[in-house]
Amino acid sequence: MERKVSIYDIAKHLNLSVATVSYVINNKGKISQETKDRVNQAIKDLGYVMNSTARTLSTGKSHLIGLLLPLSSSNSGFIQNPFYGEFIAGLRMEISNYDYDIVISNLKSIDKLVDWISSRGLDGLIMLGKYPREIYEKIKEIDIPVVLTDVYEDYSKEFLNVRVDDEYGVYLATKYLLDNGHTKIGFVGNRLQSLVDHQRYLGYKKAIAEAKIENEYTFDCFSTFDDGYMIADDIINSDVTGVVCASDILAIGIISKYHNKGIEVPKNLSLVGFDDIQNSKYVYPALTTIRQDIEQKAVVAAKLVLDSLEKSENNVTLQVLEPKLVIRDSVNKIG
Amino acid sequence: MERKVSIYDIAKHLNLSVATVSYVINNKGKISQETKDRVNQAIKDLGYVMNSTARTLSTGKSHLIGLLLPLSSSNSGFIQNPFYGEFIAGLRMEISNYDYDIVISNLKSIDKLVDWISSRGLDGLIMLGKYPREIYEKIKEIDIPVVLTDVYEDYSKEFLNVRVDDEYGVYLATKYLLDNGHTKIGFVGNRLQSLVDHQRYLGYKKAIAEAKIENEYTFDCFSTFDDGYMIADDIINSDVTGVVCASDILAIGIISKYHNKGIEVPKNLSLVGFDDIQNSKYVYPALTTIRQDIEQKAVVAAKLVLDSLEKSENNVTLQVLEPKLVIRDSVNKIG
DNA sequence: TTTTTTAAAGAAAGCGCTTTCTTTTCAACA
DNA sequence: TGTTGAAAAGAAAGCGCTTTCTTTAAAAAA
Repeated sequence: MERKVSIYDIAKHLNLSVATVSYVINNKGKISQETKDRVNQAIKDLGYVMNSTARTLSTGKSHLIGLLLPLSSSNSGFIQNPFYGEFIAGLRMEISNYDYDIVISNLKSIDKLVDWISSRGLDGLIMLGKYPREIYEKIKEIDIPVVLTDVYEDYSKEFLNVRVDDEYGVYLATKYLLDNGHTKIGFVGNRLQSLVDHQRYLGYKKAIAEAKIENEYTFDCFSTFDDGYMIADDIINSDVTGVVCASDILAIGIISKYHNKGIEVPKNLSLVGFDDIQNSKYVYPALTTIRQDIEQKAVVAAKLVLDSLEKSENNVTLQVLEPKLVIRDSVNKIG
Repeated sequence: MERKVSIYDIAKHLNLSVATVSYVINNKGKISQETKDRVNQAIKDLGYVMNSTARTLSTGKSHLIGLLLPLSSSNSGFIQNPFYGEFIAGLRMEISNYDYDIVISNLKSIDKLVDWISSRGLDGLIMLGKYPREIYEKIKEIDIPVVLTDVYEDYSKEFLNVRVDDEYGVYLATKYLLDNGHTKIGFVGNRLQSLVDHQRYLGYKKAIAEAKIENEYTFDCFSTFDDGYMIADDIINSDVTGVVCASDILAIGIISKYHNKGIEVPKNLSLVGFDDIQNSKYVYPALTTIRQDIEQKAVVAAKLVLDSLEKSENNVTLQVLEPKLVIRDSVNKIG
């Protein structure tokens, strides 16, 4: 591969100055149409392609958006979560409308985040997952747009935000159970330790309160298949006829235990999940759930950073996405 | 945010030249220990962080590895495939041992791939998915290491390669069915149009040939849930007692149809899948399958590029990963 | 024709780093 | 005391681009 051709080469080739060439490339300055045409022709002829590193060095804009993924020590949370693939798909889709690329960090430790951003000269950052509070304090100092996803913590106000309306989603779910005649409804999730789950719990409370139901049934556990599988025993021993779960994976874990105990679903327990992960469709019985559009979440996240980069208005700082009820086969009509 | 501090600043601060500072940062040249210490101290004191853009411009090495994902027009293939999330996880894991970052392209059209690589100055490329032949011709011209995943096409020899041993995997699967007393075994997959599936089909053939079984049952279809759901009718109408599927998702589709028709699995049909996607564990009955370790695939892919970048030996060019049989509940013992 | 104005193009510095080539320093030796 | 030579540090060019400030050319006004 021969040496790359630079604007210098095309300038020389046309007996122009690099300044002029740069101007036509960036469509700035006053350049005669004739010169523009000549330059563009030469660009094609010589096969010139812009060196974005040089441009970055000169302008201070890298056109790179950092994507921070939870640092999974080995194959922990990350792999489990089909979320990420979808999110990245959405990001790409939206970002391809702009002239930016996505960089995924190789950070071993979150402490180096700020240095990484600074070193690569990132123009913006999208954060997935939760991190220690100090991290947010430090990021705040850097002067680039940062979007947080699904965080309810107080410091979130200092950043751009996207999230789904968790409360409303579970409200819908609970309502659906109520509409199907259920009155003894449980909430399964980590309402005490996760602000997201807490928010979902609030939706549950609201719905049963509106229905004038007093008895609350809560099953506290993490949102994993295994925790669902375990907590299922408690559910079996209770007298609920339906549960709304803080996540699909949890619901699927519960269903699995029922299968293994030979207890029929939804005949003996109606469930509605949250997320609408792919598995929900394939599980038996197919899971009725609250759909949150991950791809859309990513699109909105991208829009937030990019808009704040391109336009300097920066008006919207929080976007709440509306979830939808997806009815499948895991809820039984009662009475 | 004040202006960034550069090596110039720390040089001035210590009354040294930038050359000296650069030397100690890169641990090159002959620098007295005392000077090294002073520089390192100043780096901390002034909060210097290296500008990798400048370094890239100067050295021609971006320390960026491009990741090319299939360009899903809207939410087609990409979203469907839980593969990508896992792959990216593996990539990150491995790459964090080196000093590289991953860039995901924003390409709207694959035609611009080469320009993109050149523009960003990527040091290496990892390709997921299949592309028109011309693309490979063009990429070949660029002088960076490129790794292909799961491709059997002839041009693959010109690049680095990772793939799982597809033939052996299905061989194992078929063997397992045989060991469980099955003699009428079918192969479900796209053996005619996909080289990968064809390879898997070969494994099936080999196993039944070894068992001196003559009757071959093939069900040709794409590897999707829906195609599995459809083809299930053909399977029901045949007299096979077991099938090996070219993918889990296909198997899950088949199971779904059986559920809906009220035909019991594995009582009436034994299945083994391929991939061991997450769903396999959660589906009912849990799917016996051939596990291919996507994360490992990514790790190997990363290693191939990075080794070829760091060491200049470049000895290994093809890595074949060994799949494993994961026994769960979808196979019935016969006779 | 001379002067003013405007359009078009160019010179050159600067972005932050690496690296080759020199220069300076200083201890060891003659 | 004068040389030599290795060790340590520095000068400066170069990577490919942007952008401010000038200069030149050409058209409009006087």
